[in-house]
Amino acid sequence: MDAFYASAEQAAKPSLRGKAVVVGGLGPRGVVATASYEARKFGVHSAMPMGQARRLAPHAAYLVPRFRLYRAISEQVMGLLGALSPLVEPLSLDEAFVDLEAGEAAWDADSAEAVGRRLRDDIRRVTGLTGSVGLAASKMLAKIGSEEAKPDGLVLIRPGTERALLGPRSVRILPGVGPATGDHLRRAGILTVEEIAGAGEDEMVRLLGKAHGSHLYEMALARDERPVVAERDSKSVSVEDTYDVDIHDRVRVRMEVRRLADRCVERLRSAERSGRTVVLKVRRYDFSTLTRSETLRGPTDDPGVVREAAARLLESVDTTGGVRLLGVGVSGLADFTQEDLFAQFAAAEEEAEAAAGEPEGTAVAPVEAAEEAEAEPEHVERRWLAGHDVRHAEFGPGWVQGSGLGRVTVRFETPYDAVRGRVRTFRVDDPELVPAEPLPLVEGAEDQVGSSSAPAT
DNA sequence: TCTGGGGTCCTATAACCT
DNA sequence: TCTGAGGTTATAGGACCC
Repeated sequence: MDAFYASAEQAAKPSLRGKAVVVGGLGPRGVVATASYEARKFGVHSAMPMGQARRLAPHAAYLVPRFRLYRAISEQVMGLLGALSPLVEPLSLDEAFVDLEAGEAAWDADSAEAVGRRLRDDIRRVTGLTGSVGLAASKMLAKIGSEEAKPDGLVLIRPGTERALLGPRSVRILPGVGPATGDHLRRAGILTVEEIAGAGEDEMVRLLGKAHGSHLYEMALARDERPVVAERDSKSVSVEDTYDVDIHDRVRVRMEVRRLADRCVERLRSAERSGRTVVLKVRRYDFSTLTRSETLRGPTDDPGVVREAAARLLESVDTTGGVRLLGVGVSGLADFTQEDLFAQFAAAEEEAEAAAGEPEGTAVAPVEAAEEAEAEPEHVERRWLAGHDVRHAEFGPGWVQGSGLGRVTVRFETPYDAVRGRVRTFRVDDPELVPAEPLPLVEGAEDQVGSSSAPAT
């Protein structure tokens, strides 16, 4: 999908169509997730700090991501892909490999091209958004093709033309070559793909190590036999938060780690997995990042066990100077939640301890603490996040354009409006105004997706 | 207003086992 | 019992991707 998050927002909000839109974190430490093509003209791009983006494009619309909406669109698109082949390998919400041969949807370049064109039409019809298609004999080349095709295009790389196409290009177009590897190669005088091929495998291995070196050499020769793999199980689950200001207070750090552990376990459980290795991540004030991990005797999905492991790991980390990010993850995932004797032991111990009276220092019992963490500070203003959908009793559906100083500004429009809607401002605690679910981008789109599992015509 | 959040894979080293 | 080779695991860090 092209500039996926930004395009989805433009489709949902007629007043933003044709305008610079930037989706990302809006806090003081936010970064750009996606910039619309209009915003890219100002030099805004993914991973750029928001502050910099605002300086480059002060008049752009700045929105927080709405993953529920993007997930819904993603499911529609993946549904279309699934109709082409059983072998669909999603890379992210907005990208996937499809093995067209395995689905007998195509057998040569020309039939593949026809499928690609039809797919692009279907995506536009069902989601209202544009997607780009790269067609080639391998995953690497299909990926490169789709990058070339953006926005709103289709690129077919015919068998036999691969080397000629790759040769003169920068090493950076090869997947797996980022800034670090790119620099490394540049210092060795290697700038283009054909220079990698010319250097030879031994030299690449010497420069980059065994796995990376020979892999890259193969890629440079346009050799890539990796199969399209459907449904890969995830191997880890993690949550992390970057704080608007560094945390110095050790007690607060401990509290945050515990909350993160709980959130991590929630995610673990909803995925019906358990894990054996608990990982703590700390990014310090100076952006130096360190991780500490501990492997348990068996997999667990017990919040108490993960919390305690994370707390133990924290004790081995020096946080003087402050931390900007904390994270808790679990890896070594097992498919099922086995009877966890270790967890039961810990729980029993915790209970015994509570019965024996408070150990000094650790103030609150777990349950109370959890509630305290969840509870809203009593007089909190409802948070109206820029870009989120709302509904007003009188004016109907709209979205938050901005809020501050006790006011919230709403633009009343829906994806189906041809013209931009009106703007009105309310008090943040206006009872008439409530948060709402995103509307589908295309009216009745859900039905269309459900019924088009055999791609029409 | 410097630098998110969720992942994957690879490497190096140490410890431990056979 | 000593020594060495080689494998497996645990741990930490880093590059990369969207």
